Amino acid sequence: MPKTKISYAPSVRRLPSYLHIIRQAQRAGDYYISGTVIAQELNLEPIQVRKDLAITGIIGKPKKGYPVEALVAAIEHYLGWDEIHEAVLLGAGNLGSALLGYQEFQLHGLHFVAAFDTDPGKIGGHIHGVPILSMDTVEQAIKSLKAEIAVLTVPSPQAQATAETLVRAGIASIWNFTNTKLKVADDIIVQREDLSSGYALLSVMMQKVKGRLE
Amino acid sequence: MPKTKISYAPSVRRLPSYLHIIRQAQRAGDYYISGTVIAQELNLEPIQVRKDLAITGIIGKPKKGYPVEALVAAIEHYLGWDEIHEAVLLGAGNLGSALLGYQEFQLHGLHFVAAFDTDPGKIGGHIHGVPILSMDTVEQAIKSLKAEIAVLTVPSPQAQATAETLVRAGIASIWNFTNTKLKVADDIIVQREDLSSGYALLSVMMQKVKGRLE
DNA sequence: TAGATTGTTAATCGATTAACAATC
DNA sequence: TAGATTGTTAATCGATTAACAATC
Repeated sequence: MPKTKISYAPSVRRLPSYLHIIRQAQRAGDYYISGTVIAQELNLEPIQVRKDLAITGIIGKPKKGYPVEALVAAIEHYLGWDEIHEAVLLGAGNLGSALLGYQEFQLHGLHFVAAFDTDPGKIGGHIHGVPILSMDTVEQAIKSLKAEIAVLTVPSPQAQATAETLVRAGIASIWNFTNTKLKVADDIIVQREDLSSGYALLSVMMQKVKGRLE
Repeated sequence: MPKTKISYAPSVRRLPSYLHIIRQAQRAGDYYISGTVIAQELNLEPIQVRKDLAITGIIGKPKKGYPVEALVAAIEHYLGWDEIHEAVLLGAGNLGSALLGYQEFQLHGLHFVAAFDTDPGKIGGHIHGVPILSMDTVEQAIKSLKAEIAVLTVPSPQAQATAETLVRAGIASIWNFTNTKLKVADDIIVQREDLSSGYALLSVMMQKVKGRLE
């Protein structure tokens, strides 16, 4: 089981933005949208948009563009966003709560069936409609809920131990929002989200403008 | 004023992870850390770590590695994280509150001087020690606070209008957490954080494992 | 000393961009 | 029809990886 490497990762990362724009066109009643328009909207090169859209298999019509309906369906299918994915969330703090309530994820098939926390004040209640269970019951609960994805928003020191519990419970994919590099078996899919890396980019841009950096 | 393009962007994105590891070594009392060790810790190739660290200007010692103290300082300086950056946050909802309380940012020189919201129940209070002001006072407040960075966590429909206010108020950099592509002048630095793009990557990895995709 | 690790130079790989014929 | 936009093939660009001499 080699670590899953994605081809066209940069293209895949751009697909959600395309989807967003194309859905807007759909709501506006358009039947076709051109790569040129999408590019303009996102400050990208038209050729890049065309190349990216090619991976979905949809073919456009010269002069008109891509069929909106089919394109939305194709992107969603390519990403697997046309199916429901059961998920649990670990650590219902501020970030965790924000993710539980993030409307867009529901649109993308991500369905939270439960969240876990250690705070007795939260356990037994709901956040954004999702029941909060005790962290002690994680392993059993995940097994019976048959959740596929775990969103990890616990404090960093607990990240590794929690991940190990998740793996024992049969979780296949972990979306890791902690700044801990998880050490798990090769066949577990892990996507790490690092807020600091975006801030690093912003910081360097600021340095450049200030002339402190070339 | 051309849009700021970063050279070595992928390397810059990795620097915060390096910094995290190196700081751990520092706390453990180590004077040197090798690229090999950092690579191991992060599942990267040693050569990649060496190349990345080269941009900070620090030179290592064969056999020992890089001087921890100097390396931490060099990375922080390169990123401008050795200076305080005054920031405001727009939209103190769940995500906004999470960012206000994100400890690590303080370590990186990001200092929230105020947050703005439309909720009368929040205005006048504090979240994670940061005063919440009325959204109506944004322009004046930012001018007098002399904030440099704005973190944008308002609902998407308000994103563009809010950004325009921020620009009028003299904000130089916007860290945009909405899924709206902001249309602002070229000399405004914008870093967009798109949660969906990470989820797209996770989704495609899952598809691959399921054999639904090659 | 022997060997781990560095920095440099070159090779490979993959992503972006360019050019352009095809076509609705 | 004329021209905007597509898909394809080739060129460029930049990032990653390999090879290896230098060295502590």
